[in-house]
Amino acid sequence: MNVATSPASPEELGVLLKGAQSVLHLRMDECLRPLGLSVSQYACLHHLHQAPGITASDLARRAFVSRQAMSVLLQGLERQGLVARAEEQGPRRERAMSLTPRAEAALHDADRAVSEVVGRMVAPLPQSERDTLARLLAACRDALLDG
Amino acid sequence: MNVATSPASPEELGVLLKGAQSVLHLRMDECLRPLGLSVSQYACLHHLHQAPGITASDLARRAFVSRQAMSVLLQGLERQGLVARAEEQGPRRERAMSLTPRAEAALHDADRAVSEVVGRMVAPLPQSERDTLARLLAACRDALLDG
DNA sequence: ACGTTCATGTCAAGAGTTTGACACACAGCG
DNA sequence: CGCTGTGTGTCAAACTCTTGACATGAACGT
Repeated sequence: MNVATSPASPEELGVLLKGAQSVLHLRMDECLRPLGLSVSQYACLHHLHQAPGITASDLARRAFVSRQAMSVLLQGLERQGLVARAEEQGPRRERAMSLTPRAEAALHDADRAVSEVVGRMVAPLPQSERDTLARLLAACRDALLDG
Repeated sequence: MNVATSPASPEELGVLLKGAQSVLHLRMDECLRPLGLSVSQYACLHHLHQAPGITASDLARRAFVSRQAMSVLLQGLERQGLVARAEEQGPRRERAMSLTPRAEAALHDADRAVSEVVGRMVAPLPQSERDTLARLLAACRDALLDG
């Protein structure tokens, strides 16, 4: 069965994408849980680090979750003393979120752990193909972003 | 900040993977909902079509969800008359699942809709790069599967 | 033959997420 | 100025998925 696997059929591409993302999510959870972080929490801190002072709604959009889910996520991180919300609210009732110094340190450790996992994932691939993979994924994402 | 974006940093690759998969999931949901199917239900039917007579547990592994989640998913599909479970149980208390003719027809329509979405996703990419993407994703998945 | 081990299927409880709804705040336009 | 539209933040309910646990059935080793 499966006489011709070479030509990637459209549906299989989606299955491959979900498969790779699911396994990565699994392995990330395994290495982040000992650090006291869930994958969602790590993603939240990561996006907040690379775009400081962002709002909760914008953060939710970048993480592809609803505002409500990001809100409860941020409440948990705030209880842990990892994020802080500005007291005064900005132009559109928005309140800027920021990472605490403790979060920067925790994120540093988490980034190392995640890098190790991703490094294991792309271990069999040469650097040129890793760059190709990143370029192709970005192209796929952007092709469906405004639709 | 971010002086050199060309070399894909490990964490960004994970973000790209999740981003592409999330947007694809979103667009698939938009085109499958009118057909009365959720993305999870479609994935279940898809895996069941390409491996008929499979068990619920194996189906759960292929879809990267727990047995329990797949169980409730199958109960819903059974209520809709899309899947049927064998009455007699096999070697290890297992009961083979199968698609009904009505499901085959529904899956045909769903596959067309999904193919259209995936086609839109890979539209800017030549065929050679689509094959490359499939190969790289499979390599990443397999590299983390047994860890 | 017997006990151990493993895998399936299922129940119950918990966590995480989505959907729908509302109040509030600013921008744009009559 | 007032009205509409858009965006943010938040509450509540519904849904989905996960985790933990248990009973059943078959394979394996002794």
